[in-house]
Amino acid sequence: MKLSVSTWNINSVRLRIDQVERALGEIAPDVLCLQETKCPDNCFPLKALQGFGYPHVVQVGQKGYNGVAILSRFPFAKVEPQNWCERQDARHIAVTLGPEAGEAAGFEIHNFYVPAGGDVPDPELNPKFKHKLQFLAEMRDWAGRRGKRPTIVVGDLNVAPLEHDVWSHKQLLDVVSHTPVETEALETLRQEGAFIDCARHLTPEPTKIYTWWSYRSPDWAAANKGRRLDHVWISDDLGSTLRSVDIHGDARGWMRPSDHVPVTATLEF
DNA sequence: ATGGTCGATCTTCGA
Repeated sequence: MKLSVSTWNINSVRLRIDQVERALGEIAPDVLCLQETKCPDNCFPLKALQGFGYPHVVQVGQKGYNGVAILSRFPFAKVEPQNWCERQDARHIAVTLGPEAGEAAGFEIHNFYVPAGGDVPDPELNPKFKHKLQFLAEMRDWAGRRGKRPTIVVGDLNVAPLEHDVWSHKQLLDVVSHTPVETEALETLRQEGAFIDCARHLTPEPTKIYTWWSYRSPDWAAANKGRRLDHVWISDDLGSTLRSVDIHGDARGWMRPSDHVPVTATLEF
């Protein structure tokens, strides 16, 4: 059987509900993980999402900021949102797939929205950057302690870890998302958690891969100054099952797009 | 060193 999992920072699920429908129709993943739903719980468009063919939907939200959701064709055996950095920030939700998922039953799927970290890459001067580093440190703890269940980690991790995950390694070394303290933290936690970076497993460097293009670039497609901020990782026990990774770059060209595009990994076992 | 553009919200903050 195959299992496909997509991740997408939607930057307001209410504003872009039609684009969620379109993406689900075109990609047809088994599971879609959304970040930045920007939606308080009592406004979450649950019925609309279920109507797109994904009856199993869980989310944590808050007013105006953050928010993560998981949509699935399969039921969940367990749902575990988790708080990080002693805040109730709606930056993580995890599910365990139920027996209806067949050979994927018992798989854990973790959906993260890592803090962006503000503009100044100095934790002493910028509390947002300090928060980001603390969040990554807590993820490292979590990765090192996690159980041995087959696990998929996805999300907007807000770090472009490798040289060719950004349009200019040199010019972005001092830019939040690509500073050495962040890239080393993300790579360390990934390795300690024994996770495979799916996109890079199939498309090694020096091929450039981007999943995000700033709104501030007037001609984003021609300039192509992107960064790879959105990731799909699988635990190493799933390594032999990875079949493909798709970066749905065309979604950046849709009307009133998110600044991030969907990323989909397909496993087969 | 700064601006550029978005989205949610309540005139500014976070990205």
